[in-house]
Amino acid sequence: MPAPFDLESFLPYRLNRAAELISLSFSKEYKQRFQMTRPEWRALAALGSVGRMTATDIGVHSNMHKTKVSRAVHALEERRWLKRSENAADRRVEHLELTAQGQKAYREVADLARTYQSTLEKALGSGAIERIEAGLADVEQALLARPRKRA
Amino acid sequence: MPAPFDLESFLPYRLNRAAELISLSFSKEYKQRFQMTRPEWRALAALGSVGRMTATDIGVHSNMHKTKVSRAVHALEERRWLKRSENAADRRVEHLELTAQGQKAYREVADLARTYQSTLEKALGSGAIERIEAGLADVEQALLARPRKRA
DNA sequence: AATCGACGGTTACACTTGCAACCAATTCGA
DNA sequence: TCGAATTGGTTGCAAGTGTAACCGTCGATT
Repeated sequence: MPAPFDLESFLPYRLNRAAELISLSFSKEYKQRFQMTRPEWRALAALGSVGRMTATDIGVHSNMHKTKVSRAVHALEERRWLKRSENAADRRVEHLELTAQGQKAYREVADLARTYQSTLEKALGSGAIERIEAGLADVEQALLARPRKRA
Repeated sequence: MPAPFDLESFLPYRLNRAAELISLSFSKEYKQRFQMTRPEWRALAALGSVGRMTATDIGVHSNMHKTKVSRAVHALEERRWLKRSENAADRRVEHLELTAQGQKAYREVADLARTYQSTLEKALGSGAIERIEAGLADVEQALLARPRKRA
């Protein structure tokens, strides 16, 4: 007899449901205020917190598909929130970094994020978020270390 | 000076990244094997594990938008994996349940899921998944209890 | 019983997304 | 050293998605 299958305790399902919920909840905080899509916010956040990066770097860092990154970067560029600079050594890549306006926007959204998380932390109790994130790190590491379908 | 903002420890970001990663990884297991989309798999899983439900039930259970459910159900129906039955007492609702073929498919995919999760569990150590899921449950509860802007 | 609002479910439309094909620049290999 | 394979990045297209508007049914109020 096969072991019972309980969807409620199937990790991909649970992770997705929680991620969707929290993501939607937080996106409301910036969507109407900055007219920013989720990929845009992610790219902005990556650039703001890491500094100068290439498009590929952003994709790896935030696990976004490269076309998504490409479009988000394009949108941020049109807003004059980031500028590209050529790399003389390898002219395929373009280094990206935030303009002054972009950094200002980043600070504002980062502020929103800090507030959001600290409210959540208050509701969950201290250390709860760290524990979850430690667990997530383990999951990611396991998945990346043992890719089920190479490359 | 504002507190520093570290994207790496921002929960919505981390949750999304992990969810995307695991979801993609698992979907590879069934997508090409069953030509099934994610909403279809979710609806199938809900019906298979809970039993007879209405479309609305499925949406609540798996946190899917009703149009997504509608389309997934339609697709499953065309495959003859589920059948609808009228409710004489209320002709708006339609009870949905899996056909024999649908149950067979469900068993196969559930099997895949079990295997997937047990492999993961082995890599993570016993209890790790339960701990993460307990944390996720807390997060969901906090978000649903204190909706920042939600009907 | 006629009306109004709510509800289950579907659909039209516009927007977003991923895949694959592509371009240009670089590296590899015989 | 020249061509093939690889890489960073963009784009055309088809498929997926959410919003809003809709249809038919139900329940309550009158």
